[in-house]
Amino acid sequence: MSEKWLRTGQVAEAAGVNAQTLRYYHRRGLLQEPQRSNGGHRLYPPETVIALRVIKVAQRLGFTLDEVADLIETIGHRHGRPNSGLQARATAKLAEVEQKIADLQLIRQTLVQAVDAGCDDLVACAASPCCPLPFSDLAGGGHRVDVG
Amino acid sequence: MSEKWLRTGQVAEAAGVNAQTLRYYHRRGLLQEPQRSNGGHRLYPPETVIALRVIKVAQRLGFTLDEVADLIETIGHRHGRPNSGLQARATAKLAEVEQKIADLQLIRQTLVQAVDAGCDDLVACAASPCCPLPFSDLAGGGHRVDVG
DNA sequence: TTGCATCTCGTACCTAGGTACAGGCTTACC
DNA sequence: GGTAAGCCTGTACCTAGGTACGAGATGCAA
Repeated sequence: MSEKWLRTGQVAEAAGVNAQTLRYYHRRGLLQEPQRSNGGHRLYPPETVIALRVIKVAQRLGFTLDEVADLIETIGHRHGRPNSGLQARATAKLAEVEQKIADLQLIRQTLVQAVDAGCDDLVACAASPCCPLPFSDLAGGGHRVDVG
Repeated sequence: MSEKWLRTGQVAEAAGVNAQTLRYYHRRGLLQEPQRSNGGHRLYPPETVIALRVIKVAQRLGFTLDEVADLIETIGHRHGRPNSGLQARATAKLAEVEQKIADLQLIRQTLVQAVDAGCDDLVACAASPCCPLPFSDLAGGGHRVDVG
């Protein structure tokens, strides 16, 4: 590997992240602290850009930063050897994603029904037995789903 | 309406929310401040329980508290008259939910591919041209989806 | 050597939707 | 009237993933 060191801003730009985010990732244990110049400025090896891409891809797949940190640590420990645990974790994440999709599809259904039924006054709907909105199954601890 | 006043704890329990949440909703403009006893304790009309159910249903449908507050204000202004805007907002929310489902389905696809391809080392994958993980389309501002 | 861009650190702030705590007052019941 | 439960306020804290700011040091080119 050619030792062409990069400064914080260069790494950030190359990876498409904010420079502050790099420090944040160091704090979170997602990136190792790199070498420093004599004056204390960080000097990154070019591989750091790859590391950031890996993090971003994992996030896109629905992993939290804690999960990504954990994954990276495991990879660090067994680099080059099989079974980093990625398979198992991806499978578990897949189940989570599928659950989330199912939740959203239920919400979608309900919205469609509300639109089809012409619901226009939530207070009246809450009192009406024929409104499709799920006012009645609230008491029994409905779980929330974030939609964005 | 029969004036059987309820105290904070009674409303909270009847609606299945934390008592602190009531205060929070007051602050957020989701609930009007009710009457007070001489000693300063809040005295709610029974309708407040319905109002809370309405809020919770709207949340379940994917509306943020800001959106719910807005919806409630509109309803307050045009109560009993048609066109509260709920139809339009539900339709817009439906589009959001559908977008979210589509995003998650893409993520699901990618996870399935990663599992099928036996991906086990993210760093190696990032360097490989045949890995299904989307390392290459990162530069162009990928949007994040929360999976939870 | 000057001057400006970049970087350092610590700390605070942001969204969203709440929850918790402390110290003191009120209400309800016996 | 005593006592315990409930409620009041203000303020701080929580998760998750960052972003912003200020003061001061460094790096680099002319």
